[in-house]
This record gives sequence, C-alpha cells and structure tokens, in this order.
Amino acid sequence: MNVLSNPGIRGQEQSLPLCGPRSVQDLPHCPPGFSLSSRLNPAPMLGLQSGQRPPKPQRELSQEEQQDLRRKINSRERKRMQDLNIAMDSLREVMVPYASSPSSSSPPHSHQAGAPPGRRLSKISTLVLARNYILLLGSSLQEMRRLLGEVSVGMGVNTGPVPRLLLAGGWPLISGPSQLLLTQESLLTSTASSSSSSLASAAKCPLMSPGHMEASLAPVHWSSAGASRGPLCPCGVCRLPRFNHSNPVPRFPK
DNA sequence: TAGGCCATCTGGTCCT
DNA sequence: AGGACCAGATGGCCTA
Repeated sequence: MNVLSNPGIRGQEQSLPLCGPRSVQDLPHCPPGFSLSSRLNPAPMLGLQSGQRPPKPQRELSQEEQQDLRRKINSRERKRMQDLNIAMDSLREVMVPYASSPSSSSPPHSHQAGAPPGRRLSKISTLVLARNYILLLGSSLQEMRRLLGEVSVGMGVNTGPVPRLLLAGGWPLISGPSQLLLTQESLLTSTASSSSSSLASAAKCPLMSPGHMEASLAPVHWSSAGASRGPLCPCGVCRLPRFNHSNPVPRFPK
C-alpha cells in the first residue's frame, strides 16, 4: 500500500520507509539490470568513453544491503526536503501573515475546521514574493537615505536626532511583506476568496514566466513614488509595479 | 476532467 | 566512502 494514498499522512515525519510502487519494498520486482546506482551495483558504463577509467571493481551488495542502503538514502532525501520545507514555511510566515497552513506538516490544500481562510502560498509564489520584498526594502532604504539627506540639509545640520518622521513611524513606504499582497484593490475586496483567486492567477504572472524569470534576476530600480503610481502587475501574487529590466545578468554558473 | 502543486523515490554528480 | 544536492518520474490531492 502506498502511504501517499492515505490522506493526512503526507508531510508527517516518516520514520519508516514508504511502501509503494516505487519504494524499496518493490526492489525484488525490479527488471533485470536494475541497479540502485553505479556505486552500489557497478555495471558497465554504456557511455564510457575511451581513456576513461572503468569503475573500480566493488563488492557486490546483497539484495538486503541494497535495500538498507536505499532506505538510508531515501530517508536522508526525505529529511533534506523536510528541512527545506521548514525553511520555506518560516519564509511564508514572514511573507504571508494570513497563510492558512503555517506548517508543512499539514496537507497543502487542507481546509480544516477552525483553520484561517485562504490558501498557503506555493513555493514559487513564496520565493517570488520574498525576492520582490527584498527589492522593495532596498529601494525603501535608498529613499530613506535620500530623504534623510534632504531633512538634514533643511535643518542645517549634518548630524542630529532622528527626524520626527521616522520616530512617528509615519514612513510612507512599506510596513511589511503583506503589503506586497494587500493592495488597495485587495483591501477593498478583502476576502479569502479573492486571495485565493489572486494566488491562482500567479501562474499568469509575467514576472513568473520562464522568460521573465531570467530577466527578473537583473537589478531593478524601484522607488516609492514609482510603486505608488506605476501600473500594477495583473497577477494577484506580486501586485507590484511593472518595471523594465534593461541589463539582464546571467545566472550563476552551476 | 485538466491543471497546479506537492511529496516521495530514484539515479547521477559533486564535494568532503 | 558517504553525504549533499539536483533533476526527472510518478502518483495523490485539490480547485476551477
């Protein structure tokens, strides 16, 4: 039986290896020639080029040893992905205060009684939002520095107490990541359904399109003025002003 | 029912 | 050698 077919068990800490069509439980049914890896069961390399050393002869592992090793590898991979999901959840907590499922231990689409409305941000949405939020913070910092300079010049002092604008908390920029989601429009129709539909339209976001993903890595120049005036992205996720990427930068080489 | 999102398994590659 | 990381494959769940 595949535990994935058991609702509610997904995402929970699995101390035991999964049983399923692709689990180690079915290894005995694997076709001839199946190998866990070239390291576990060194087989002739089909694409071995001349000059390359053939793999060192290694001890053949028994079927039980192979299964144990495969369980260990699977367990590590599961743990790794769970850690990744934990980190993603912590990022979601920062980005989306109304996330319905704060923990990855809950089914991603569950609508349990008592759970807050709305849907958990997808991974891609979380990452795009985080990126945009970081960019916005950077531009806010720049704007703050610029205004601080103006205030200092106006007061005729170079150094002095923090301007009252800052002390009063009236900074006209962004107050938190949720502002990336709760635009004026969404505030007017502030319902969970609108949030869900906005998230559903994330896939249509031009910023998230494959082509734009490349360009979106380029440095962008934001300003609070531009953020308040420019046309907003039609997708419901980022809801950020469109901007032009003039100098796309290459990805980091793998 | 199709599409999106996800967890898991798996084999390969790289690093320590 | 063992672990981390990655990407492809697969199948389940959910929503429109």
